[in-house]
Amino acid sequence: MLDLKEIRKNPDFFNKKLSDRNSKVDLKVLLELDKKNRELLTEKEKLEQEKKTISQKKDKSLFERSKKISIEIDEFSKKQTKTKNQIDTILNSLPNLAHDDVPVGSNETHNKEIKKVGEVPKFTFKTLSHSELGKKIGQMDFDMATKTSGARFVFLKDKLALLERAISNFMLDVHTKEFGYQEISPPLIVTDETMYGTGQLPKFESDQFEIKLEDDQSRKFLIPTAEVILTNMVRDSFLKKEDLPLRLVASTACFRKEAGSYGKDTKGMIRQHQFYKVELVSLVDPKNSLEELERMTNCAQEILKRLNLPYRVVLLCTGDMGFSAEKTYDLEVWIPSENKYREISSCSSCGQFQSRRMKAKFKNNNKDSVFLGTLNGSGLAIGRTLIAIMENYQQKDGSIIIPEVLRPYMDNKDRIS
RNA sequence: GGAGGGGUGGCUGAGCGGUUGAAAGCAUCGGUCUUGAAAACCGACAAUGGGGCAACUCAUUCGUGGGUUCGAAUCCCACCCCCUCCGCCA
Repeated sequence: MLDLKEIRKNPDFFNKKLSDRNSKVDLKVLLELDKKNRELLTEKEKLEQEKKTISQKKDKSLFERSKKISIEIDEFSKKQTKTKNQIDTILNSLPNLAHDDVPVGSNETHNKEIKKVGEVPKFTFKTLSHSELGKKIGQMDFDMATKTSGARFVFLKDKLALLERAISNFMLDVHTKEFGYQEISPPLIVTDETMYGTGQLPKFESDQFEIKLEDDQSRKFLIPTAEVILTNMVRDSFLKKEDLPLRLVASTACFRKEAGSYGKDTKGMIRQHQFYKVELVSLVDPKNSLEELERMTNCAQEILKRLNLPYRVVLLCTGDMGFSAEKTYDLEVWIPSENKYREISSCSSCGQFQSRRMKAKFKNNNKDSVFLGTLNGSGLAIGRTLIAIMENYQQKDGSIIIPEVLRPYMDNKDRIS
């Protein structure tokens, strides 16, 4: 959520920054509602003051007046609540502003490649896609998943199942032991408030899996990413300055409807309803947000480097960033079967956008309470890492060499076949 | 599933119809003392929103939402959450 006070002070600036983000909103409407809201508040408060005075005087002759005031207050209050709700609806629909060093552009063609790392492999034989490889070795089964669960699911078996687990453990070990992230094993089901806190609701409800629980009036959802629950751990709370930066990592399943992507990436396990991901979250003094973003991106890159996977770093433009982000780096890994780089991690700084929604603060040195800076990034997506390893490490006979760093996690074997 | 107890400020915890925004303690900050630190003592210390764009001032907030009352943290109703005992399942 953007800061209404700041919008009030500088509407032109916000108008420009929002249009950079493809957000067509007329802030005039918002500001008029804001003005109306404050007028109603003032009226209401005047009446409340009078009522308070009467009750303190305990003068019976004024009691009738007080009753009338209560009714008037009620009327103002209803109007004011309605106006406030309209304001919130608009405010909730506005994306975060992009940081100044984010390139302005309407779509992914305006993203800026920062660097390429590693050599794209040159094969001397006809390569297979991960799904072809998986079928060939009999350890990846989409048909079985279709039978049991429907489209966009997969079964992994034997060594591929172990590989998935190995990737997860390897990543967790690096992030916890070397980069100082605290490991968390969180719930995978969250309340609607939690989904609201990180911005999945109300705007992106159609991509979320909702769960029905008996006798429970609140709505519950499967997490689309661990970002949701890790970040919301600090919702409605005050952290101490010495708690920061708070760095968290979790390896979880993620669930997405992928509504609106029908016909996109339908073959293989690039885009599934359920996938696993190692997620990094940092909660920081907002002054350090961008610095932390660089650090986090480096942590994620380190995984790719150690797996010896060719990748590139892309700075997303204003039009391609997620709703809550102020600046985002995507890491894209080389996928031979598609002959292109595909997203395997997305690291974002959200500034104070999420913490303002979540009411997550800390006291700084001047003992002012300040909204936290929040960041999240994949470190990395496990399914796509598995794909990348299969395809980049494939051999002529269809076997797959296991990257050295993973072998300790795979019974010290050096290949899958 | 049965029976009880409770949710109050950053934390612990009093208050149970009227200057209570809320005692006390802890934590934090400032000061005295000290070569420095600790201890001791003195003082400050809620959040959010409105107006003044500063001193300041007004309103709201005691799990959430309703209700009773001139007036509610305090009484009533519903819901959420936590704890203890019994039963049940591991």
